[in-house]
Amino acid sequence: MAVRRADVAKLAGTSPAVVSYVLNGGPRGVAPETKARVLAAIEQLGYRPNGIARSLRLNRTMTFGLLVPDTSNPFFAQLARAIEEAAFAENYTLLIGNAAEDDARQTAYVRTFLARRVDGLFLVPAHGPTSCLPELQQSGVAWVTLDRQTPGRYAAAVMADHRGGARTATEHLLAHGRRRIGCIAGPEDVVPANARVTGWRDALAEAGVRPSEMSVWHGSFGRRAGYRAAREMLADGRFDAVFVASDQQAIGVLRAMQDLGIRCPDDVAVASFDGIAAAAYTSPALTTMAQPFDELGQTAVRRLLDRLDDPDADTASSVLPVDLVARGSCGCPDPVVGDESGADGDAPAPGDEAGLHTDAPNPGDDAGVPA
Amino acid sequence: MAVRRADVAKLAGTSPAVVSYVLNGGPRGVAPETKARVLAAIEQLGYRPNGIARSLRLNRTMTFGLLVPDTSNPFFAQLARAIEEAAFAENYTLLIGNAAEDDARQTAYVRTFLARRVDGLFLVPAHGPTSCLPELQQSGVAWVTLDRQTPGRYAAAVMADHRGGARTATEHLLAHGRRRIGCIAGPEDVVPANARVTGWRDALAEAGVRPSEMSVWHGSFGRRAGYRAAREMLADGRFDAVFVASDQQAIGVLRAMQDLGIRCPDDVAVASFDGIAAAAYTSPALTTMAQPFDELGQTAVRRLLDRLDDPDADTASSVLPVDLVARGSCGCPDPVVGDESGADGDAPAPGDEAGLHTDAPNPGDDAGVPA
DNA sequence: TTGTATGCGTTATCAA
DNA sequence: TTGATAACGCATACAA
Repeated sequence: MAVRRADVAKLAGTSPAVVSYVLNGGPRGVAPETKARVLAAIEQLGYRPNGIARSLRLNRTMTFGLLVPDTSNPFFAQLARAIEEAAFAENYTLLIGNAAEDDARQTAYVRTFLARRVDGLFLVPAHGPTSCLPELQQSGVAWVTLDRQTPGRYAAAVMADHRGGARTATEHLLAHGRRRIGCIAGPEDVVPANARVTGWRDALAEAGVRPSEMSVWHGSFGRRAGYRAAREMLADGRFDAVFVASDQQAIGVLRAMQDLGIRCPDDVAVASFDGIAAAAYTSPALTTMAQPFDELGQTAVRRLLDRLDDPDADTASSVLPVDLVARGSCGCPDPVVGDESGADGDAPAPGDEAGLHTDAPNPGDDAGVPA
Repeated sequence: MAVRRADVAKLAGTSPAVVSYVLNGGPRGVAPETKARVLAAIEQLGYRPNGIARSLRLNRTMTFGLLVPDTSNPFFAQLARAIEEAAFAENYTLLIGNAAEDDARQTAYVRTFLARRVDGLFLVPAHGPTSCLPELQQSGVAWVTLDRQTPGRYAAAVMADHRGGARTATEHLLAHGRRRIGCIAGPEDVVPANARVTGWRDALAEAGVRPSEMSVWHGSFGRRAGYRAAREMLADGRFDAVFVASDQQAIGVLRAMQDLGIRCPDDVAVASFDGIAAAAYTSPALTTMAQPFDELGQTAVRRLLDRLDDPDADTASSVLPVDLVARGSCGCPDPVVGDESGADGDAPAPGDEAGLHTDAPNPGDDAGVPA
């Protein structure tokens, strides 16, 4: 435990500085002979450098903070994992915070992250107020916003193409001949939620359907909200399709349709958004706009590193394209799960059962859709 | 940025030590007058204490490491969240590591955690070898094992009653009059997986069914493995029920049954294990043994804190009971989702849509089951 | 090529 | 009640 660098030096018959040099490979050279002695001493004493002292000295912790509204939500969990993956590749470790959709708690986490001197911060803002923003900006840490954009231009934002994706999904439903397409959206005070509604409107308008005559239901992104929404919107047969703003909600929607005796896709077709792993396993499987989790993670890390190098790096948003994954819920043929991509078995990591997302030829546009 | 304690002291016309005393409320008193001046100076300069320096001095980081096989797996995500919750309540922050079911990576994370001087470590061992164990033990950090037990008696283990729960689930299927009950299990080299198989055997044996005549399928805990298992085991009608070792697998099983045209629960009843949130939203909803996530998290944190106070605290395992949540997949009435527990809306935190898990009167034993 | 000395920002001990 | 000062363990500029 209490073995310090000085102990190693003494045993190796040299000075602490030299121990540093061999450990860090610099900045100065060390005679191969001494180096060997030092390594032997390290081994013998089981010496482990104290990263805290190192951080203090270097003013760098090799740690990023990741603040998420709810880590147990599968979408955020997959996003967090992608970031962890990209950060790990750059030798950064993640301090994780669960805002639990609570502004006070979000602020509390920002404060501990700051106190712990994280080198940078990823923020997926909880909806509602985000009172930690001024504090963050003033602190001077590098940070990037994920999935949602924050008001102001303090930080870079990395997100999927919410609007374009929603439009594509809706267009796909239209291509299936559906016309009365409702929208089950996210919370009204969340930017990407509204962007998705806009995308849905875009598609309807272009197809000559009056969006104003279709209804939009706003609620949380969770399964339960989707369930309730479907029970309210779908019971009377007004709609022959519905665009759902998240896979989680769509899972609730499918369950509600089952309970109501409405068939999917025969009576009501469903298309949703996110591309979480679970979407491939519902019955029917969900047609969804898959977010590029890995790319989101990599982009976010890269942009944060850019800002570490140059605090004045630009804060433009990175908007990444989403992919239409056509499965059964929209009326496309529902692929048999899990036969195409390699052996089964243990966790086809990373990204879990990622191969499943491409189980239908991706039309990109609307090619191949039974009109 | 570079505002240090000394700056505050100077501005307040006092000494650095006094600044500490007012900040930490001790160990010595400070004259109210000076205190006011110090606080004003802190405010004015926007001073934020450096937690790294503090950690170095105190030899305490107020940080725990959490190492998980796969954070994007819903079960681990819910478990991680419970731990985060409990740790946050004790003012600890979590450094999170994703082993990605890879031993080398698990070891890499153990090392950074050690280097960063976490005060304690939660380990959910990946299956397969766990070569970091000696290193961990030798390091002297306090750590507890979660969900799975590690060989040896180095650390306390906190886990659910895998065997008893599996037994209860199987008994429930038996109480529904099923007799030909197969078992879809987890990986063969994972202790809890085998404990669940044993529980299933217990129940069959007691009911006079020869377990040896039923088959056990081993595979990963994921959806895909469940899907494959079901296609292999269920196609020929040998079974009228199946005990599935995880909800994730069961979700795959339901999908496979759909594809095979086998009705659940009519043809094959299903009961599974874990009680993840998603289990309430399948069709039919899954009857499952719900793990007490919150209690697991609290117990784990408490036991870790105990070991911080007293490194020689005992390392006995904490085995927590699991609850039978009867829903449609076993043949019980499938409850309508989400009407009972309060308003919907935004994230019924914490524990997400927790109210749903109790949507059927919990028999505890087998009471109320249509024999 | 190597040893010495200083500072990182904090807390705690010791005089005053 | 307060001000100075010595660690905590490391990295590096500087002297040797």
